[in-house]
Amino acid sequence: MARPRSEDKRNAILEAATKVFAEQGTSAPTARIARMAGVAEGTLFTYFESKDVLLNELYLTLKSGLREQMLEGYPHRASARERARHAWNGYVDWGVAHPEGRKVMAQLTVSERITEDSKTVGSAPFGGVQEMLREAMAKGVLREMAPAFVGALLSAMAEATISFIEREPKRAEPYRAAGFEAFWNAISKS
Amino acid sequence: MARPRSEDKRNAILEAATKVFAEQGTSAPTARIARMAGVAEGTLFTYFESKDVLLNELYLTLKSGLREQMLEGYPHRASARERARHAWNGYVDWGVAHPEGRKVMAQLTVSERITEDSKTVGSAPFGGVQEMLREAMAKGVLREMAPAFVGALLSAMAEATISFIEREPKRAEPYRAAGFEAFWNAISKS
Amino acid sequence: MARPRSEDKRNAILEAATKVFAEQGTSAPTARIARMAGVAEGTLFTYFESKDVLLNELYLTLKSGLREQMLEGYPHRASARERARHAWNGYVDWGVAHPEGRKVMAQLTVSERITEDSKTVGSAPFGGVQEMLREAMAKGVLREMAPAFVGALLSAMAEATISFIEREPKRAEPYRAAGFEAFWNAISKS
Amino acid sequence: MARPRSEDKRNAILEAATKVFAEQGTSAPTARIARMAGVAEGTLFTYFESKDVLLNELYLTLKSGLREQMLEGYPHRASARERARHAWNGYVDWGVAHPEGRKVMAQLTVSERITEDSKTVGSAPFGGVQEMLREAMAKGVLREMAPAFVGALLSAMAEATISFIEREPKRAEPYRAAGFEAFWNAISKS
DNA sequence: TATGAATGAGTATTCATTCAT
DNA sequence: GATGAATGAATACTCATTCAT
Repeated sequence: MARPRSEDKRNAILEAATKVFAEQGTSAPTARIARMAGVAEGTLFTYFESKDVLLNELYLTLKSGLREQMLEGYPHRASARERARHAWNGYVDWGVAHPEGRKVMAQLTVSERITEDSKTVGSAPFGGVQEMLREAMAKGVLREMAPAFVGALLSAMAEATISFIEREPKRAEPYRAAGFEAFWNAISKS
Repeated sequence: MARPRSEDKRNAILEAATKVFAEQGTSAPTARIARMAGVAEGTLFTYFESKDVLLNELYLTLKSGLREQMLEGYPHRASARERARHAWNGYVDWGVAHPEGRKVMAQLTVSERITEDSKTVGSAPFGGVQEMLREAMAKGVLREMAPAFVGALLSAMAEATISFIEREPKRAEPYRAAGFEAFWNAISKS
Repeated sequence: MARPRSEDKRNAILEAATKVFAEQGTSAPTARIARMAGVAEGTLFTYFESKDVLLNELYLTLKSGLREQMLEGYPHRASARERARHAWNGYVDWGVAHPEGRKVMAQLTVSERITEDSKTVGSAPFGGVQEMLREAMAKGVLREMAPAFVGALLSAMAEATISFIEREPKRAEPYRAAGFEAFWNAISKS
Repeated sequence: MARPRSEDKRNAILEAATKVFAEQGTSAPTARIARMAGVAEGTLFTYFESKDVLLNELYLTLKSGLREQMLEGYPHRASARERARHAWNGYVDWGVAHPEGRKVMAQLTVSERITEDSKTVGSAPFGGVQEMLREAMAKGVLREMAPAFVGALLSAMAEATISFIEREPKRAEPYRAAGFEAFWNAISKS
């Protein structure tokens, strides 16, 4: 009967946190996040029990946003190469479109405040990507390795690519394309 | 302020900082570092003007240690592939041998407290690596890209490889070897 | 604001407050009291304007409960000694039966948040006790003192007795009896 | 070689705490205590790890001061009655001389923040008091009870006496004397 | 130079109370 | 009236840095 909790407010806090953390690191005060989100200091804690909880939920939210973009329009029936390209482009495009989210995700990934649980959930295989990786690597030099390793290479190489695009936005397309070729060669050639 | 007396103390602080930051993140108190280094709280500040200075010098020290290992015994006259393998192995071996240093370097790399200057110095081309990269990429899919991009791929892929070795130390050699093949295919194949 | 609807709810809050304050002290949050009483946080404030009001009303309620038990079946026509014993037993029995109430009353008695008014009302003479004290002390060493002083001794000695009974419940009766003899000697002997 | 910790400062904090807690209860802010003690907010925590530690140490300090006064000039060879009178007077005089300390001690005695350990140490028998109580009660109505119970009666009755002296300081002596007679009768008469 | 006590700005979190539903 | 989300002042404690010894 009382005022219901607002999903909007929760999202506003998450977005504000992304901005603030991107600017000042995860040691930025919760008060600043609250102000930027347009809520009172105390309100932040009705949506997130503690700063650590906020950090973990933000991490999962960012990971989830990235996945969504990788899966959006995923061509399940195309060749492994085309599916790989789709996933690659999704990753790179997400990173380019969300520089703050990417920065924060990078910080959270190496933070001691993200629990093992969050990391596990955040890195779990998803959609058809796992399967695509398996197909792609089947005859390549990595054929003996775990798909997760190939997935890690995808992330690592995409990150490197994004950071170069950020420095030279005008060459975004060449970087994205060349990065993909490098990735594809890395995992599929023998 | 003149050069501080004891180079030993300076190193002790740097080592202590590595351990403490690896355990608790870079927000760990300087007092704890001082204690672990066996010096008084105030003494830390005669060796490093401020915590930020310590952070930056630690970053450069770590980067420098990594380079040393990549260059140690570098086969300047061998084939590009062999030189690449040497650099790759140097990176991976350093990471495996210095898990704390690697963890801290990862944190510092994404920290707002590391200055642009430090990042530039820390990522500058060195030894014969730049040249090796140029040769290796000459005919590959990355031929149009900057060598720095290829260097970034080396780091990124080596990091991914190290983190998998950390999870499965017994398969260190397969990971290191397969990782290198993937890297080599990524940059040299067309 | 008119009289709140439910006397039951008011009592539930008072009881919950007793439990919670006994466990955590009077600095326990009102939210916890509300939860234990089975009402919403805000509802508590329709029954008690503020936490201070709650504290004061609880104090008076507890005092009142104690009095009731001291007066229940009070033998107005018996000897002073018997009347004194009745009052004494009433006090001790109440304390033993209501350990939480006793604990909270002790805290409130020394709290700055209980007003002078409440203290006055809570310590006012009542029933035939005042008169009994007067008779009992008439020939004793305290004959020159105020009855209130004797009343204070009764409370003090009964409290001490109760706390020993709490530690050794099996010797409740000896403690209660010996305590009364000590009290009676204290006030009646010359 | 650095500035040594100052016993004076520690005492200043303890005294300030006594004043502030007497005025506002133990929920008074540590910042106010620090200010009143003339030290920085943080300094309080170099002398007392936490507010709870301060509370416990203050409790023990107050108890210890009370004991000192009870034992000062204690007539070990006098009659039990004279020794009892000395202890009684010591208690009452301490209470009258330290109204703030007494008030705070009363609050701490019923506080959940005082550990069992502190309570045990603070109530341990001391000097020749225990022995005196034993002698005095040997033939009285309490002969079967523990000396600790008699000690508790002494405290309880002395407290009641002090509080009446506080209301009527001019009748301090009569109250003190009559209170003692009452106490003596309570424990020694059969 | 080395030490560690002193400083006080900074911060996560709590909580009585208000008020939209 | 009942609910519980919203508020923001209040507060214990931390910590980089300074400075007396």
